[in-house]
Amino acid sequence: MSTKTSESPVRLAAETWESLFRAQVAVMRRLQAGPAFKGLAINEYDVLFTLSRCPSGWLRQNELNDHVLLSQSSLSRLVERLEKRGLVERMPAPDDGRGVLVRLTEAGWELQKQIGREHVRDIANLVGPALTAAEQRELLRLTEKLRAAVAAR
Amino acid sequence: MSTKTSESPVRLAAETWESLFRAQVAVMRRLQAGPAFKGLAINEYDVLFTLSRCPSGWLRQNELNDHVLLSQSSLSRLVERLEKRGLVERMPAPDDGRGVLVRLTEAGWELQKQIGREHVRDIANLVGPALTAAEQRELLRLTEKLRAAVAAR
DNA sequence: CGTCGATAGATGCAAATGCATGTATATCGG
DNA sequence: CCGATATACATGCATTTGCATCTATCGACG
Repeated sequence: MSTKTSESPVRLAAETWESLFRAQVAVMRRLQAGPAFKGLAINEYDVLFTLSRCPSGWLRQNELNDHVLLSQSSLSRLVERLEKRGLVERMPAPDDGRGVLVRLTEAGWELQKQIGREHVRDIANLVGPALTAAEQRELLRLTEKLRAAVAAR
Repeated sequence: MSTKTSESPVRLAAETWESLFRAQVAVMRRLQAGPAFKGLAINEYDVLFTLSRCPSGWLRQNELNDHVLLSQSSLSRLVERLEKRGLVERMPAPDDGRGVLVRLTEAGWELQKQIGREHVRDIANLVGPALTAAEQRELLRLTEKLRAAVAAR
């Protein structure tokens, strides 16, 4: 908790990451426990969510892979499972014979919206009381900056 | 990126969490790819790290579970694996017949220190260039506050 | 064009994970 | 002290994951 003034840059970076990671674990633990994830794993919801945010609807499977913390093969099978459950559909990429495009089905949209609502409510109940609005905005800014810098190179 | 001024509290909280989560995924993806985690999964290192931070050396298995994003049964088997590899040792809790205490062996200490060094270097290379020292301190403060608030209730 | 290295995705297989449950101990109310 | 309920950890089993590898296509270059 104490903010030491004479910390080495390396140590500061490590402690910052450590703290970010622990916060993520703590929040995620609560979210997973909630009723929103009864029949859908967190990674599965994450895929539905990412697809729901995609403007064109279709998304390449390898681009999906950048958003989710899963190996390529695991994502391949996860999408396969979602397809079997009728939540997404796949089609060969028109401009690249190796690629596959994925998008939500109507059922997938419905489920994402339904779970999303509960999920957002749970998040608000966890994060809302923990930080002021100004602090949340600052946290949003800093994590976005970090993500952009890390993804860039 | 744009900081909308007229956001609902619920939406702000959701976007903050979303951003925090994505940043964590982006950083973790890079860290996992590094050579530091060749023979040790991230969760396994996490356990070694947590044990290395424990003042008394011994830590109850259920307390370990609070730090790691794993089910109780998975942690039980993870510790079992680490024990088989000679990195930790277990003993029955003296004050609670149900409990188990865990601590690092000498080999576990060595491995944690070795991997920890590489790990810290990787983190510094990722986070250091992304945020100023002041920003890192602020991010550290906010995530610590968030973690404490979430863990509290 | 034909070859070669790189990339996208799928698949076999062993390992890791979670859920449900089992066993043992602790704690609480009479 | 006794029974009921809760907690800590382990285990059986089905599912999920990752690594290594395979197939097919892409892109570059002679």
